Amino acid sequence: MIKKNVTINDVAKYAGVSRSMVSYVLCHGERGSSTPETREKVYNAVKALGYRVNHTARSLRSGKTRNIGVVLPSLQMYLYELIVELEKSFRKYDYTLTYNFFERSSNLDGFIAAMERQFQTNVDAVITPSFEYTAPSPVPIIIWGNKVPGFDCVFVDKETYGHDVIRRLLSLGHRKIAVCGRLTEVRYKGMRDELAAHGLDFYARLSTQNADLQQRGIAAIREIAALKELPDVIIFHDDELALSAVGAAFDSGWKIPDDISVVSYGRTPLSGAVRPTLATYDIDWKRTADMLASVTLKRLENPGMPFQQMSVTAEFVPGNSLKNKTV
Amino acid sequence: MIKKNVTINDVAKYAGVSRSMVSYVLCHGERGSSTPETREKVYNAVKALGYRVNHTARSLRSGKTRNIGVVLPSLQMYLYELIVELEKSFRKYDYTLTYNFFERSSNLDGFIAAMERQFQTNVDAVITPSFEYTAPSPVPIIIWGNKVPGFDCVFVDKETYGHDVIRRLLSLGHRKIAVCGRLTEVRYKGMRDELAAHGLDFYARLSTQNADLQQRGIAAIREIAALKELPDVIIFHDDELALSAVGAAFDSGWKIPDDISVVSYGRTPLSGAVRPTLATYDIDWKRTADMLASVTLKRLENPGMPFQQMSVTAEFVPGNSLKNKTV
DNA sequence: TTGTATGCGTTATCAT
DNA sequence: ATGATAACGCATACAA
Repeated sequence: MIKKNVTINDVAKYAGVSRSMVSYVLCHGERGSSTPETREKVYNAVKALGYRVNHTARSLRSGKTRNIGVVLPSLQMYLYELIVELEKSFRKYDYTLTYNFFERSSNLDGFIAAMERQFQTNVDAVITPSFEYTAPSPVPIIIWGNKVPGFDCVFVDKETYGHDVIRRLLSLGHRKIAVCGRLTEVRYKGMRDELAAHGLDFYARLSTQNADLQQRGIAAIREIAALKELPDVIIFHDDELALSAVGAAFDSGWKIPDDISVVSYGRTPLSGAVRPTLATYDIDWKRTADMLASVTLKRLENPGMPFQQMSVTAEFVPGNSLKNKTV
Repeated sequence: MIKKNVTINDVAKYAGVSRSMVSYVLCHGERGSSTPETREKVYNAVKALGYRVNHTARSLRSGKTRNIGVVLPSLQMYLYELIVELEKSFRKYDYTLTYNFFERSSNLDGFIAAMERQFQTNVDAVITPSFEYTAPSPVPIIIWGNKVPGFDCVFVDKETYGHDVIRRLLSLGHRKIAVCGRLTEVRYKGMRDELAAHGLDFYARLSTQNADLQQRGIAAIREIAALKELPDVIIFHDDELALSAVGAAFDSGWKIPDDISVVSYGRTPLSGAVRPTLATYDIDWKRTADMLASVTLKRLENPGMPFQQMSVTAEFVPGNSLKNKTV
């Protein structure tokens, strides 16, 4: 580890030109009105001295940090894919990301605190799935995962997903349909509407809030077992929950999908690895990340732009956990 | 979204004191020699105006950004736990983290590029599992996951783990022990040494490099199937690989653990959710993150300090995938 | 106890 | 085409 602090002054001295000339060459390159010789001198000096622009000084001068804050709930492993893809997408534009996590279980305070932490580090914008930040924000807020008026949003159209999953289950001959998840979400409205259109309703609603994954699965299966009659199928909120419930079901001696079918949401790499493979819906993280990067940059470039609402569709992923009851 | 740009000057004006007085009060608070009245005035002004210290300006002035870079391989889901815990640990000290990912499959270039990206954004230090950055670094590099002379390191003592897992398998009556993973790692040396101490060697070595998880599992099982005789047990490099292999084994009609046992490394929340539950080793991420934060801050505070080598032990997690053959 | 002056490294503006 | 200068917001040394 070697410490150096090469500044633009050092480069100027080495190259025998003025400080501002170095900056000019570095910022405008070929397109500027500098002599090729001057440029050559500057480039040589930069290389010889190992000069790197001081990002902090540039940020102070320009008022832009090229740093985007991301605020996410902790505890949800599938977000790893989002994190990786976001970095790839923003990297293309020379933006950097900083993360702050909050506990879903804690009340709003955790989320607010996470936002506040972002604002304290001069980010140019903040991306978050939660939109309950009512205080005035010094920077644009981009919403991921929800559709919120008055914000730029990138989200899976969950209401459409809700309709789609119900139609699919009905077409496979399922009638007694149970759900297990955070039932206030709009996806469950989509499901209920679709069911209603067929003169049906949920066979059972399980809302399981336990923080521990195993416990959530066990609690879900216990609730199901308490019903007079088993449902045909359970729709789980996400793959992690589904997998833990499938494990618990196995322990109860139920066979999946023979005794009961399972369908989930938010494919993870493991969904196809376990047995039975999990029928679920895939979120295109790469596309999501690309959209987030694109809308964020547009917003920064043009703050007055009308709010953008961009939706992604979740694609069904077949799996052995879902039985076709019509055959 | 409301835009404001309250600076220390505004606060000074509002409070009726000088700019430097505001700075002094904010930095030294009670401990400084300012009048309680002055402090009161400053605090009121701060609150009234909604002033936030400009992090960029402070960084420029102090030469410290309070931002730590983290460089990780992408594609590995279990890292989510590390990311969340790191944020929690560093948050306590008012440090922020920025991530850059590189592809394991790509050659060294990807890693170097990721490091370079970090250096371009004025981080105070970089944490990375890879240590092959030979160019001089402008900031301290902290190694996570490996023991490397000449660096501060926080790592699971994998050689000890290697000994431990072999001893455990032997005590359970396993003799034909196969391994599947990146066989150059030191953990496999530990295993081999322990085997050698009992006059044994690996029954088979499977090194499977496929990027796709499912394919890796399938390839592993195919290799196993090609052996004359099944091993007693396979030691997998990590839980993701193990789970995909278990799925593939199931498809081949093998029963786990009756036909073959499985033990893995790096517990994920799902390891206990699947059936059979996976016998594996747990890495204490919270402790790892705490250690990384602590050693990083110490290094920044005291650059001349001798290099710290801090190890964590991986704890065995029982699971039904591992059979006791002695009963 | 408080205020003044200076500089951190950069870049945009304005002269030359 | 190039160089001098100012300013971004803050924190420190020093003076009062």
